[in-house]
Amino acid sequence: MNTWFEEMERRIPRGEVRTRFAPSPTGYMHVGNLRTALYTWCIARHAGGKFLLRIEDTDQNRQVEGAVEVIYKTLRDCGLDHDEGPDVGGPVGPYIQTQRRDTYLPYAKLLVERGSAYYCFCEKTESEEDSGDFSRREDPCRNLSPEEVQKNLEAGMPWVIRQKIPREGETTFHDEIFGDITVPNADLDDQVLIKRDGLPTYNFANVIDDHLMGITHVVRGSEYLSSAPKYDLLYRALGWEVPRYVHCSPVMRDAQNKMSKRHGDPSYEDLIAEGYLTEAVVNYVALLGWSPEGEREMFTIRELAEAFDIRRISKSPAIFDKEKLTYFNTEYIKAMEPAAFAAAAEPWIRKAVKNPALDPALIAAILQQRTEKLSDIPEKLDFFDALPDYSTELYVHKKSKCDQTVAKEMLGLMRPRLAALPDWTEDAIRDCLVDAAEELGVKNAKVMWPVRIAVSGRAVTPGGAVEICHILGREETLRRMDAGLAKLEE
RNA sequence: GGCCCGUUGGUCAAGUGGUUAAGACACCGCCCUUUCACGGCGGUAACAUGGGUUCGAGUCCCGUACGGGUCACCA
Repeated sequence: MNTWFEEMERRIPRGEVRTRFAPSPTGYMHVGNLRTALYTWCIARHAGGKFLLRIEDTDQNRQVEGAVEVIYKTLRDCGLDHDEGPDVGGPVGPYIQTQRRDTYLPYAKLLVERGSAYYCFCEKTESEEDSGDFSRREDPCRNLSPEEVQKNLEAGMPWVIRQKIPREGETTFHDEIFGDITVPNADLDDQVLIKRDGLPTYNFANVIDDHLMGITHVVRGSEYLSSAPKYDLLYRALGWEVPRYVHCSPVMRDAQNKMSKRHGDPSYEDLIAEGYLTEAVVNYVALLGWSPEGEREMFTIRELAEAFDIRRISKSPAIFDKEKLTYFNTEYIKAMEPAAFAAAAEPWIRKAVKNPALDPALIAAILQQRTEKLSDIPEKLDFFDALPDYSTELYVHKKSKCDQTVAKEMLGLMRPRLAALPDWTEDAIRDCLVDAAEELGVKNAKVMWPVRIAVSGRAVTPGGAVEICHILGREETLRRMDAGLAKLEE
């Protein structure tokens, strides 16, 4: 009889797992969002289903330009590819809610006809609504006769459509993580479905779109848990199957507060700018609130999808621990192909090392096994361009049995040997110094320590004496050793 | 405040009535070593609390405390 509704139903894909990430375009992706997107993607991929992207932009007052691009970019970078969305299309589009504005009202009207919603002509009185114990059940519009409604409508009175929650009884819904939850209907308010501007509220658009897009698993933050019974009532009133709910507890900055931009907590982009690797962030975030079977912690995104199991999502909030993220990052850096690391590290190396004669690939090689995050790189390299001023106290090292006197002797002995090397390769330099130590009957450290100090002027360096000499080149190495000797003469 | 949810070491967490209560990060110690790092080995450290149920409770039930969420014409 009503072909429009029937046509909408016909378009819905069935028989496959379909999930969606449905962010509102706020301009950045915080860690909790990223995790939700990841879990949502994993559920779809694990089941061989579809993952869609839908933009929830029904709040006209909060449009942020460029926000959608941030979402696309983040999802793309993280490997969370979507099968349907605003940019790639799909059978149940459009995928931006403001472009679907005409699809919501018919359903709201249907609910009005069925007695599950009503037109409300009350003036917006926020003070009233803010005052604690207002009761939607007392809304005079709840029981307006169809004739009165019609009259108001014709008189051009502004209106909204509210959900008509039963006064009596209780509603039970099921969540995959929290189980069955029952609430008295009296505790539920007659939430607005269609706003005065004609656009749907999140709460309504979500239900309509999830159904119309064939979403089987609704994954979202646990802040929606208390609205879930109202969604159930809506699905039932519309005669629709209720999807599976997966409400995830938040990612916290500490025991009291969620991660938030206001508190200065890092977004995904901030973390990348700080020198964290995407793979490390994704891997770490996956484990915040979900745990795999077994003890493995390192997962590629594909492996996460394969291992993912909704039943292993945690109920309680998880605190974001940067230290552990850093650990993951360190592991990922160590596991990178050297060439890939060199490419990723080069911009950071160049922040500290401007001298074109110094090969960033060689520097990258000594950094890879000792870098926690890329942003740590520049400060480790501050001695390459210019030898810093340093105290001869640095030559004192008990374990290497070294002090200023020893240093002076060693530098004096090594300088001509290094100067005489036919080839300036790492192996040649190492052999030269190690052989010298053997000839002198001293431990390697006694030779290496003063050389490293002389060429770097630093107590702590990435790489040892050999690598640093090699990178600096013979001329600069000898110059710095001479400078060290001169310093020790004083 | 009402309603809903949660609570295992500092952090992430395994655990689904019987375990010496895993593992990881961090921390500490030792070893190795060409400094630092890396690596290896080891260690400190937890079931919020009070009642039940049970032969037996981290696991089940009730209360308490603490924490979170929600109560918008925001999502």
